[in-house]
Amino acid sequence: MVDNVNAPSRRSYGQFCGLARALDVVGDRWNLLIVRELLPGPLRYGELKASLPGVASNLLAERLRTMEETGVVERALGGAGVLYGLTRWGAELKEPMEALGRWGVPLLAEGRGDDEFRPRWLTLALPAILHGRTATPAVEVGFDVEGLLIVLRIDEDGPSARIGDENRPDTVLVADAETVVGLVAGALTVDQAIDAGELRGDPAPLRQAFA
Amino acid sequence: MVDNVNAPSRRSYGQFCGLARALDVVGDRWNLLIVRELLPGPLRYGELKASLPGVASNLLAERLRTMEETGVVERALGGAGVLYGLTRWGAELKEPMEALGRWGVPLLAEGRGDDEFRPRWLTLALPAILHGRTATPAVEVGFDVEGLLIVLRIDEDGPSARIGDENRPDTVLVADAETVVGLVAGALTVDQAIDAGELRGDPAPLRQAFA
DNA sequence: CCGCATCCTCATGGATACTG
DNA sequence: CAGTATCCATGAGGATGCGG
Repeated sequence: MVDNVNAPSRRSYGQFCGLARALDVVGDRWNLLIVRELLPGPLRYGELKASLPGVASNLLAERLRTMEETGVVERALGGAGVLYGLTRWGAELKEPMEALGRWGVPLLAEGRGDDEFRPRWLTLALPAILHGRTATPAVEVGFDVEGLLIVLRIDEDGPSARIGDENRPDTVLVADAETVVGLVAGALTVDQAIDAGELRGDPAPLRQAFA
Repeated sequence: MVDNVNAPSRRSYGQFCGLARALDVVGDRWNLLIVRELLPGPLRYGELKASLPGVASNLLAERLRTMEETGVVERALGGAGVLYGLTRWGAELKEPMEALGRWGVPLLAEGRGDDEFRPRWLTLALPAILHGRTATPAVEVGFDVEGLLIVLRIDEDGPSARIGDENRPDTVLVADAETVVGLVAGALTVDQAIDAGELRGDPAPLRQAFA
C-alpha cells in the first residue's frame, strides 16, 4: 500500500454557506441514500448493501467511514455484530430529505419501469407525499408491499410511517409499489387501488384517509 | 470528435423513489449550487461562473444544459444576451435547499476561514436560519455586506430575503458575513454585532428582530 | 469581450476478486 | 459476513482556444 495519507479525500466546495457545507458532508454520491436506509432504524453492513442495489462495497465502506467522522453516522455493537445508525444530527436530515423527495414526486409519475424498489423506501416517501395533511381522529392503515408491512399514520401532527411491527392496523392493503404510490399521491382512487390489490380488514380507514 | 452519442452522461440510481429520482436530476456536483445562484433571479453565464468559484467552465455549461433538458433551468433572451433562470418547478427547490442549508448551519459555527463568500448567498441562508419565526408587525432590516444590500424581512408568513433595491429599509447594518450570520443565528447579540459593524439608521428594528 | 468547446491530467466512482 | 485491495472507466479541474 502506498503511503495513502488522505485516503477518504475531501473535495470541499470551500464556501462559507450552510448549503455548500452541508453538501460537503452529505453531497457525495450515495450518501443521502445511505441515510435514507438508516432513517427507519439501524442496519448492518450487509443489509445496507442489499438495500442499495448498485453500490460498490468499497464505496459503501468509505462513505460510512467518512460519515462517521463527520458525525452523521455512528456504529453500535448490536448483539450480532456492528450496527450502523444515525446520530441525532444525522437523523435531522429527515426533513430536508423529505422535502427533496417531495420535490421529486412528479418524477415518480412515469412509473417504476425497470427501476429497483425496496418497500422500506416508502417510510420516507409516503409522509413526504402527504406533507401537511392532518387527521382527527388519527387514521392508521397498513400497506403490505412485497411482504413488508408499512404502517402509515395520519394524526393531528401530520403523517408518519414506520415499518410494521406486531401492532398491525385494522386495515391492510396488499399491493405493489406503483399502486400504493398512486393511491397516496392521488393518481388512483381508493376503489382502483383496492381493485389492483387485496384488501384485508376494514376499508373505512382507507376511505377516510384518501377519500 | 468520437461519436459521442450520450455525451451528457446519465448515471441514474435506477430506483423507484422520489428522493433517488430527485438526486438523479439535481444530485450531481455543482447542480444545487447553480440553483442557489439562480434563486434570487436570473443570471448570465459569466455572472454564474464568477459566483461559483472553482467551477470549471465546461462543467458549468454541461450542467446548465442537462438541467435545461430536465426542466429545472430555462434560458431566456435578456436584452444583453442569454439569461439563465429557474423554471417554476426548479424554483420549488427552494424549500428542500433551505432545509438542507438549515441542517448545515452548525457547520458555519467554525467560521469563514479561507472559504469563499458571496453576499448573494445570504438570501438563502438568512431565511433558512430563521425558519419558523414570525413577527407582527413586520420587521425589515438591511445588511450591507461587501457592498451588496441584503434585505431581510420577517412578517406573519415567516422570514424572507431579497437583494436590495431602491426600496431601502430604515435600518442597515454594514458588517461582514460572519457578523451577520452570527447575529441571525443567535451567536452574537445585537450590541456585539453593532460594535463589529456600522449601523445606519434606526436600531429599533434590529433589536425587535433579534432581541 | 462573452459564451462556451477542447484538451489534458488526475482524482473519484464502479465492478469484482480477495481476505480475516 | 464485513469489509479491503485492485483495476479500469469516467468525471472533475484548470488552461486555453475560438467563433460571434
